Amino acid sequence: METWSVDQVCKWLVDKNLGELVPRFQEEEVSGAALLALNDRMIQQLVKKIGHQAVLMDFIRKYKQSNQWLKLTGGPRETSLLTLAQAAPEREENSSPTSYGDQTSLHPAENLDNGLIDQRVLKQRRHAKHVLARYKASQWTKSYVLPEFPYDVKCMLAEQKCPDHSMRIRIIEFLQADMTKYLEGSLYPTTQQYNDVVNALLQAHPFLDEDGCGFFLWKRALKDRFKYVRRPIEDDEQVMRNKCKFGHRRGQTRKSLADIRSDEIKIVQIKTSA
DNA sequence: AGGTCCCGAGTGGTCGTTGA
DNA sequence: TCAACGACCACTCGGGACCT
Repeated sequence: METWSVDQVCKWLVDKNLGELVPRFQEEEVSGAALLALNDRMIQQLVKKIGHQAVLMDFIRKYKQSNQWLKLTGGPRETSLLTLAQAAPEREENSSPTSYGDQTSLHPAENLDNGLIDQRVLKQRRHAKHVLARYKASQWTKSYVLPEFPYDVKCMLAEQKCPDHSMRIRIIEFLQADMTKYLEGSLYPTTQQYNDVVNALLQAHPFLDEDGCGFFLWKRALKDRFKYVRRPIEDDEQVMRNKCKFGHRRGQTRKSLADIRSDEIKIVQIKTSA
């Protein structure tokens, strides 16, 4: 990637479903080396949509991680292990009883007659997944620091002035964007992650905890911000699953919702049987 | 073991605030 | 004035604790 031309970077963007960014990257002449040298601030300037920022940052981070991993371990064996581990969570997420049916087509290696090999592959995959999970967790807990706030926010924080409405929004916006980088494309931080971020903010700037309930207010604001980001999203499986699960209209009871869903199921059954 | 209650996490809806 | 966004409310769902 370091040696890529601007055109190669643009082709890569298209491959990653980020084709929308191509004109901007061409305009700014972002080569492979430049891409790897982008910092968070530059990406925020270059890419308008937070969703695209998050995806791009994630790709770059993953590339750097795998390169670092390669250097640390000195060989492709561990890299393939990493790839294996990265594939494993996806499989597990999709491992509903129905999805087991097409496993063979996706993972022919598991269908080997040799049970020993099968067991070794599974064991290796479990181990790799465990290593990656620990690595990801340590990434969050060890490396999380508050983002570099813009100048006016930094001034306000330095002066320990109580933030007004717009300043609060800017702080929350930066925290949300910063958290997104650690979420592997997900828009659902864990409670622990919300807590870590708000704790970091209040520890660095205790005056933000005005009347002792600042922690809950900032946490709720952060959650609402993520909710606001998720609201328009319609092409994310996780978001759509939760909308399906919790989504409702005021006045609708559980029963009426259940009726609607059973009607939908009936319609699907009629369609499939036809 | 099964029922009930509570709590936290998620949603949509509505209203208020802000800034262009 | 109006769109964007935050704050808050009411609601559902799932899981754990507790009780019978």
